[in-house]
Amino acid sequence: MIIAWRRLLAQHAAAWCALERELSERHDLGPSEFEVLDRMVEAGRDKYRVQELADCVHLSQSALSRLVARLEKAGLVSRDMCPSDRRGVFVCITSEGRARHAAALPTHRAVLSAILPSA
Amino acid sequence: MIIAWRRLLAQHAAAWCALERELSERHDLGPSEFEVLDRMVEAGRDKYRVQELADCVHLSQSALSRLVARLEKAGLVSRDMCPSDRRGVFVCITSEGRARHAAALPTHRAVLSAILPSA
DNA sequence: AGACAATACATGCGTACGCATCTAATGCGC
DNA sequence: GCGCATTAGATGCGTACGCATGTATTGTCT
Repeated sequence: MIIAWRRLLAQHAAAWCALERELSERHDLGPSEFEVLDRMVEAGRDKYRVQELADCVHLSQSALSRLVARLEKAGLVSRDMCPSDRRGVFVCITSEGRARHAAALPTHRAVLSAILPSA
Repeated sequence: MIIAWRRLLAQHAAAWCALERELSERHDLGPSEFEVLDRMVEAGRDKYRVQELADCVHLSQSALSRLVARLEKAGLVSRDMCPSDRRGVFVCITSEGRARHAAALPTHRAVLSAILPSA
C-alpha cells in the first residue's frame, strides 16, 4: 500500500516535472494552465465559474483566481461579467487560448505517454 | 491515457492534502518531512547525504537542503560533518526524530488506506 | 423593506518550491 | 605542487501555493 503510494508519488513527480519543462519551454504554459484550458476545450462549453475550474484541477479557489488572472493577462481567457449574478465571473477561453491549447496538446500527450506506464 | 493521468492527479491531490492536514495538525509534520523520516527509519542506515534524500522524495537539492534545515531546527535530525569529504554532510535521524516518526506513522498509513483505492 | 447569513471572487500574508549562483572542498592533468 | 573542472551543499531571488480575510452581491427571514 505504501508501495502503491510511492509509485504514485514517483509517477506524479516525473510526469509533472516533464510537463512543466516541456510545456513551459515550448508553449509558455504551466501544467495547471494547460489543464484548465484542456478542460474548457474538452467540455465544449465556453463559460466557467472560477470555483468550477478550481475543483477539476485540484487547486484552491485563490490559486485559481490568480491562475485565471495569469491566463487573462496572456490573452488566453477573458473574464466576463455574469449578468445574472454580479458577484460571479464567467471565464471564457479566447480564440488565442484555443490556438495555444491546440499547439500544446501534442506535447502534453506525448510527454504523458512517454512517462506513464502504457499498460 | 489522459484518464489515467487525471486519476493519478486526483488521487495525488486528495492523499497529499489529507496527509498535509492530518500530519501537520496532529504531529506538526508536512508530508515531505514525514517521507524523509520514513525513508531514514525504513532503511535502517543512520547517515544520509542530502542529495540522496532529495532523490527519494522527488524534491530539488535546494528544497532538501532547506527541508533538512527545518528538521534540524525541530531537533528531528542532525547535520554532522563528514570526515572523509568535508564538503558533504551526514544527515542523521535523532531519537526524537524516531519518536516523532513512530507517532506519526499510524496517521500516515491510516490516511493512505482511507484514500487510496484499496485494490 | 431591513438586517444578517451566505456566496463568489479577489487579495494580503506567510511558506515552500525550483533555478541560478555562491562557497568550500576534492580530484585530475600536467 | 598548481590550476581548473567538478562536486556537495547553502542561499538569493522570483513564483505559486493555501489560509485567512476583504469586498461586493445575493438570498432569507421576519
